Amino acid sequence: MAASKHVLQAPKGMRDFFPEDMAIRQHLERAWRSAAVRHGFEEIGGPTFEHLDLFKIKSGEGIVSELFSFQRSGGDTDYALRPEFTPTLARMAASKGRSLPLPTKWFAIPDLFRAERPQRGRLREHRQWNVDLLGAPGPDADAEVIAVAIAALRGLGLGSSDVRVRISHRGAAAGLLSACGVVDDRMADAFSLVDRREKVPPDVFATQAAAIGLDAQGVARLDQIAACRLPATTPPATIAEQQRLPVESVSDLAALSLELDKRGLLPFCEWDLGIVRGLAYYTGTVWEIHDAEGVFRAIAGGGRYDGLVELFGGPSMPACGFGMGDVVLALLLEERGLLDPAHGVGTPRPDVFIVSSGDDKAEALFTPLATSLRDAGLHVRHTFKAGRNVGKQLKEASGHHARFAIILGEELANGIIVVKDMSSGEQAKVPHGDLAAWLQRRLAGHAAERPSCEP
RNA sequence: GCGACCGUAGCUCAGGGGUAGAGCACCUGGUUGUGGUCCAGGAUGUCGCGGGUUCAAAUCCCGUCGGUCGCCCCA
Repeated sequence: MAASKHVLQAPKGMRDFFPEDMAIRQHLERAWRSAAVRHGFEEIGGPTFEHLDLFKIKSGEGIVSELFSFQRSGGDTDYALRPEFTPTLARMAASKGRSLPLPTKWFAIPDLFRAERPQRGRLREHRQWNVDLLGAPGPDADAEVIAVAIAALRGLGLGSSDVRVRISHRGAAAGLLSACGVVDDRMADAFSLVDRREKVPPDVFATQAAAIGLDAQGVARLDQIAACRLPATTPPATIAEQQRLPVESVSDLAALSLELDKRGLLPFCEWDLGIVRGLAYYTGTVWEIHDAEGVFRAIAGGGRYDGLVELFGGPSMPACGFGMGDVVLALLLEERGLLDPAHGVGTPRPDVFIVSSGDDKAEALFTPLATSLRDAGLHVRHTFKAGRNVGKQLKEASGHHARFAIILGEELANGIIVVKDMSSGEQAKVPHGDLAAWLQRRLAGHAAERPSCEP
């Protein structure tokens, strides 16, 4: 069968990763993994696809149309590529039952799939960093997962002027909606409406608000309060007082505020009761991380979901965590100029590029030398072209950004190898037997600027 | 699922019924033992794919596959 052209393109919304793309992805994953491990989280993994029904437990039948689901040829079991990691995590936690030590701190970096129309910041396959803290009910746990997220972003060069954690709380939001006139049994609809507030034209918003018991005055008040974002340095009690909300509705936020302050995170945070993120699922704190200007989609989203593990058949336990995707994050880093070699992003630079003058002695030594230097732990490259023009080989070395070129030429007769520092142009004559040690000594000086993933 | 715009050389794009173009990148030479700069020369296309209109289609029309950006949704 001849290959038709469209089959030779990546499927819609899927990405190819060339070396420079992998360098970016590894840069993100390095920062994620480092932040998680420093905060005491352990990495887990799970299957790329699960039983289709697993994904219905948390999200209902409506999720199915947004999944890539399938049956094995000839089989009748429904599977689906995972659209999120949380069900797998909850299944894993539930399967340990009461033997799971609490608290348990887990993270994962899965690729996730969803059958949606791709658009800016949303693709059909992406990597998402998931961090979950199981078994800890207090605000210190909420603060800790926020701290992990911020630590990773800081590791990528983003500061408090670049990103903002917008924090809300189910209790505070419910108090707010009650004060605006929403009755308790329409609360879920009200959350849904608030979540769409910025995307719905004002007149449509007013019409829908009326349907859940909000009069014009209530809508106006809701709109004003929900649009109001305050620095996290504002005490939640003050907000409750100003907005005439019950003080107990913000008690969790007040406790969280203290924990954030201990960690120096208040400059990164703000209170934003307009964040609801499907509050039917979250049970307490809810937050999203956005770029400070709010021009991109959310970089991360998380919160507290104490009913999760029980929902998946495990013991009841408190839980909080978040997910952070690679797509929006990379867009922001690119826009901020944080994806260049100065920030540790790039394909690995060769330590040495071996250049042969082409004479017999050089050709005989060429491959054994490359092998011994590689065995010594060096990143070694050389030309594969037939021509042994020294100038062309140096050009190739330069194109690969090699740190040193070693030139095998007539000096070999005296056991001498010429080593050229490609950035300074300086050349040294090094005895053949000393070469590996000499290079390692000189390369140690470059260690600080070498990506940390390299040995 | 709905809508808008886009698809031409490896890359970024110009050309909008009449011979397929530019810049960058690439290759060769100047320079068979010294790179990034420079100079000269060279190669490169089913104009995404399929169909239609026309004497003639990269160009106009329909469909399709991709891409981008909005909606829906965002677990």
